[in-house]
Amino acid sequence: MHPSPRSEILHAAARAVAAHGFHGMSMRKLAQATGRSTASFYNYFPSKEAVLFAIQSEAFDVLLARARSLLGRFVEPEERLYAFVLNHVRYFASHDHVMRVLIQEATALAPPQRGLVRERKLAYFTLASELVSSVMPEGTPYAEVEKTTYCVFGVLNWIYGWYDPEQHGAPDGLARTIMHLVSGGLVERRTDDALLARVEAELSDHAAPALIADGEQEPIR
Amino acid sequence: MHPSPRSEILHAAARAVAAHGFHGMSMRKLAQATGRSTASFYNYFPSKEAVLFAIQSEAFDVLLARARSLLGRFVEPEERLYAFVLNHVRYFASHDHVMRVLIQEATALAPPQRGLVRERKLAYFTLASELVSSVMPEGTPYAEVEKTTYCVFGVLNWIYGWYDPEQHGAPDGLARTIMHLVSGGLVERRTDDALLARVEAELSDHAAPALIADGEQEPIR
Amino acid sequence: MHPSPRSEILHAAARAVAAHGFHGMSMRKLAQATGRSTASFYNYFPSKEAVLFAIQSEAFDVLLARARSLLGRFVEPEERLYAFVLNHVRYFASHDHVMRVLIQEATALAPPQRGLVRERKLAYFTLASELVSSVMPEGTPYAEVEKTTYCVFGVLNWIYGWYDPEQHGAPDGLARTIMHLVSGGLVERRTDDALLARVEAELSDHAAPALIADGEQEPIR
Amino acid sequence: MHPSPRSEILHAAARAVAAHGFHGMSMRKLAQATGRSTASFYNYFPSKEAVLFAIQSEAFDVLLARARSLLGRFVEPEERLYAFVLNHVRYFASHDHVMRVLIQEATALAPPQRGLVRERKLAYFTLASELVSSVMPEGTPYAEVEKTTYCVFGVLNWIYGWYDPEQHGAPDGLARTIMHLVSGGLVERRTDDALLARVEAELSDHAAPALIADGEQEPIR
DNA sequence: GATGAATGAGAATTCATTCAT
DNA sequence: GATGAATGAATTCTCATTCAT
Repeated sequence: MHPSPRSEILHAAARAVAAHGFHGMSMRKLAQATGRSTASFYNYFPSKEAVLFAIQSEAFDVLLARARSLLGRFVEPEERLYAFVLNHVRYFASHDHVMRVLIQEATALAPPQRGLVRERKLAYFTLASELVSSVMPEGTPYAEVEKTTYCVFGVLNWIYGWYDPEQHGAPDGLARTIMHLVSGGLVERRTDDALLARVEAELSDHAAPALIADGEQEPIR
Repeated sequence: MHPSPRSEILHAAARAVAAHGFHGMSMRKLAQATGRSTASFYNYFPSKEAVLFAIQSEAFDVLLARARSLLGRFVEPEERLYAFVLNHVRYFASHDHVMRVLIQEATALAPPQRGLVRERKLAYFTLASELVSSVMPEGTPYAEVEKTTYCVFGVLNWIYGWYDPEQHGAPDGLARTIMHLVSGGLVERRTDDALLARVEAELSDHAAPALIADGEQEPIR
Repeated sequence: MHPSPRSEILHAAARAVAAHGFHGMSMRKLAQATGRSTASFYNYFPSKEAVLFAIQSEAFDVLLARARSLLGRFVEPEERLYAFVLNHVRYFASHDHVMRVLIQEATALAPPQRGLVRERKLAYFTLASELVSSVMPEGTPYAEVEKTTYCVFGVLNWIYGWYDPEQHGAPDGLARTIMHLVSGGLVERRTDDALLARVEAELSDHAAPALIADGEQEPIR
Repeated sequence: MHPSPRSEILHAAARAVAAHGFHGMSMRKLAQATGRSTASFYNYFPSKEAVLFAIQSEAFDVLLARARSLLGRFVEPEERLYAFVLNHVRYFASHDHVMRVLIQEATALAPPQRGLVRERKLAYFTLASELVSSVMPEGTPYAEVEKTTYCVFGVLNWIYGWYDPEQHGAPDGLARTIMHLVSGGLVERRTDDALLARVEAELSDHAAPALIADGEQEPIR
């Protein structure tokens, strides 16, 4: 009952791409990692890009299918939102290298296939934005819902950048922290716009900084 | 009053790395982009890694220095937190490719230099966590503050993944959306833990999904 | 019945290294010389250093194995010494470029592999020093034997610097000149020519050895 | 009382060539080793080849001039031969990297300059062959004298391959070992030690010669 | 005399891919 | 299906040399 070679390759590829990036992963190393000859590889995937495409599209398929199936069990908005968060967190907690590939290599695919991944991503985003909308104050304009959804995805996507179960506890605990922040914020009270305006005004003189310090640098050699 | 060649190179490199990743950027293309021969390049930076290091370390230096100088103007916790957010958003709104490099290529550097970048990153994180802590309910355990700070950075770091001023309005508006989410959450009321537990229990049968769908796939060719 | 590609490469490499030194030989030129593309090369040897190592270690292996097998046929010290000289001269007379590589590029290898070559060299030297010792006056201190052995190797190793069969006669004549110098010096009695002829006759069946052992080699990668 | 920059460069170059071969020495590293900029280098030598030529031709000039001056002091053949050996050994004992360059890079120069070095080498060889001839049995054919002289040079040239004063004693001791081998061989009477001591005493005033003639040189360009 | 900067050529090596077996 | 061998193109980086200052 081995996993299929195809699946085995996909897993190894995800790990390699996560570790070194799409360009940093080579077919050779991939072949070595799976104990196959480089040439054998092309019996399963016609090109390096095809491997990446398979990872990304199939991962989104799984993610979306699971989310949909889970949401069928809940009616109340906050429950549904949490179910979505929990699904996302659990998936990525156990497959963080896939997460990396999904996020970091979003632009590595060329147009024809890139579009197909984007479609899946959009479906997933749309689902999330509906859930976000349903818990926000009635009448919130869509533009605000959209931006807020992106922010929520920021929280969810950044997990791979820091989360370590040994250090930060089980995935469900992480999901709760996230849900707490997303639902009630840090203070359970939205910061007053007047305060925000005050700060902005105070900083109005602060021009956008130089991209990079452009002063004297010690010469090389 | 030209920018120094060194600075010009750094900017072009940041753009290239952002677009294709560190491994996807080649010294050749970089040289072409700055109108120099490949060999000339090595008069300014001794290696490709040195270019990446310069971008990352100098960007963090600028970011941290600015944040510190801004915070000197405010006393109230929420004001200070917003000043931090605003500084971050403004910097990256105008230099989104630098942001990408900072985030996506965090692991591309080898140990000696990687540590130096990590130090700077830690200083920046520590500053943020103090601000987060100061607006959270008194007595929140540090572990929770830490995780929450990471979540906040998720929101801040993901900006480059979606933010487009033309579509989503000026940076200051984005900063407000973020600050609203972070301070008051979506509903200005933390979701009840009982509800969370209910959902978790309901999903307890849902094993971690296969990394990638492992079914039959149409054969290639 | 072609020679193996591996062996063909090794021969061409020895010629190139002899002509231009290790640093002066380029993989490009080597590839051209063997009618292969540069990249194809790396199917046989993983690096330039590996090529040099193969030449040096395999040449010493052949040389040492032959010397040992020859010495088994003689008992008298002077005969044994001459057999050693003759073996050395014949080998290098027919493969002078290998000799050059052995001598001129002794320091081109990096520590791990360099040590392995040094071990072989030491075994060969030790064998020679025993023979030298056995013909020197009884009681000669080892320090003197050692230095004298080095001097004998000086004579033997320098052959490639000047010897041209067309101009200086057959290898066996060269071996005699060397043996005369070594045994009796410039001004004294030399080894009896009858003895020399005896040894030569005994070795007449020993064809010039393969430049480099051309047997089975462990495959790379 | 600094050495001239020219001479300093020549010394550093000899060391570098000895260590890494002519192709392995780069003008850059040479410049670094002498604390100059690469460009400054070309104020002293018009090309890399010119550096090598200067080392080789000047070294031979010094060697030959010294040998000639020494030989003027002796009449007896064996004394004269030993004086030649002693001069050679002393020179190279103190300047082993020059010796390496002379021997290992004999073919690195292109035809026009290579011939000039060869001329000097021939003069040196001819001198030696006369000395060798004068101690060999009357009537030895020139072909045999020539081959024997090459063998003697083998002994002399190989010194750099093994001689270490710490381990093998002072240069004069080495010269004796060589002279013993050359005169009486391994098994026969050697040159009387009293004779050797006489020559050494006679040359005691002859300090180790400058590595390379450090006089006025015609300016380049 | 000195030097920072420039550069075409070439170094070793790796790449994704193909193909005969 | 598997694979050893082949390869053109690209990789990072170094080379000797030049030249304006």
